[in-house]
Amino acid sequence: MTNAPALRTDGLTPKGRATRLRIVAAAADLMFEHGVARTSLDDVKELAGVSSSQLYHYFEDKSAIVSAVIEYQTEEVLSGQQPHLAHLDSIPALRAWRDVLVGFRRDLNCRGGCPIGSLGSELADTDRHARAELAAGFRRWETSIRDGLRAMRERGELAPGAKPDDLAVALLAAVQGGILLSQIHRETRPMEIALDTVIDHIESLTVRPRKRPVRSRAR
Amino acid sequence: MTNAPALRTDGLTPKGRATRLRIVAAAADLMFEHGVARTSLDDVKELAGVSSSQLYHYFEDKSAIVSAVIEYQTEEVLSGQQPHLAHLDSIPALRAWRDVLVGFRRDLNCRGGCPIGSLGSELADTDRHARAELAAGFRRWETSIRDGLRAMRERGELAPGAKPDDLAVALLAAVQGGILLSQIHRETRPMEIALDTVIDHIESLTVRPRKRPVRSRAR
DNA sequence: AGCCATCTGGATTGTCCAGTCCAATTTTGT
DNA sequence: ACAAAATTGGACTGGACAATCCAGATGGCT
Repeated sequence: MTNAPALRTDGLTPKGRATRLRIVAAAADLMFEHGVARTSLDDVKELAGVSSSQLYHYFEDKSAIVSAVIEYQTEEVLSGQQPHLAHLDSIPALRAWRDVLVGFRRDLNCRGGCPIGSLGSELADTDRHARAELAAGFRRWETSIRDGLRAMRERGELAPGAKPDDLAVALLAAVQGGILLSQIHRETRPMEIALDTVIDHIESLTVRPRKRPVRSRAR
Repeated sequence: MTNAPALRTDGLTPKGRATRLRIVAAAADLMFEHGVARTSLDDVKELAGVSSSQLYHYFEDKSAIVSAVIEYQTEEVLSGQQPHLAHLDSIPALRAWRDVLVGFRRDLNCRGGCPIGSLGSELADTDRHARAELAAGFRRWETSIRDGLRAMRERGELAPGAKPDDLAVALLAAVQGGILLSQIHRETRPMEIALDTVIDHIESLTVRPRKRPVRSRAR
């Protein structure tokens, strides 16, 4: 009865851990491609190469698998954007990050949404637990972006009136909205435009190099 | 065998038309709330107060109902934003439109996504026909926004370098991304920020007789 | 080796659900 | 009024699906 939440691999043997991971990865793939509701556990079993008893040995029920998938995809998304995400503290860095995200879309031929965004769209209103986990994931994402912008602000590269926290939210919204439009139109353009527009805006809040007030405060 | 696509009411008697509309409206409500995959036709039958034979008299199968729902929701979304949507040709008009959209979110307590955006997220990769219809709907939405911005541009209120078409896409992406974040966090703030940021950007591209662009008003 | 927890296989159950069918009722056109 | 067409009621079917159960295999540990 080892039903720890999500990716916890508490008292599992290496083999058990591998099986569990195979289940989660298979479920994540299928749910990414077809959505949660359209992913049957039979499909998961087949792709993961396991039988019913394994599924229910490692997970309480389908919603526990969904929970694990959310955690898995959150890590996947955040780690996939490294090292860019940890240093979004300049316009060039933001543009490079943009290129990475657009590249992901292109590689997928604009199919599928955001691995966690589409889960949010599907689950936010039907599964309170899932919603909370996704909200936490998005907070982490937002925080990374925000920290970069705050660093710019503290270095005096952003105008005093600029609000790094709000700009971070706007960037994240541009990512999500851009992905959705790209998914529906099957073109990367909308996503490029959405991101470029917000980054352009941030650039317009940038103070010119010659006027940089150098402060040598710690942190 | 009167299975015209979507809202067509070809050779139907008034009673038949009413029944058909009741089905579509019920399906739209349920699919908005629970998603397409989680909406059973039994639920639709119950809410619409009809029996199996009616469903299959007016619609070929579930996907035909989905198709009708897409058309229905597209009209619902676009008409719900009138008259604002037809005249987004000034900063105050954009801000008023923003307030309307945020108001919708607030009225729904941040539950549910965009009536057509969430359909897109769920169906874009699984139903080619649905994807095409949704893409067309979004094009109409985008076109309305774009026309307003183009009018500003032609009146010389936007800087020569500003691209109204791109700004329209960015606004739409902000709406969609903002709604998603608001849905996940159950707060209207993300949506407000996303829209305000893009509108601020447009305002910064505004040419005024004398004044420099001013920062956004209080939220 | 040999014990015990961990892990695995697969048949099974009960429910839900899309779609079918046919007969009954109402509406329309003349 | 009366036939034809449109509309409606509800039982039924076959399949898919989440979840259960128990027997059997594996592997770590002393």
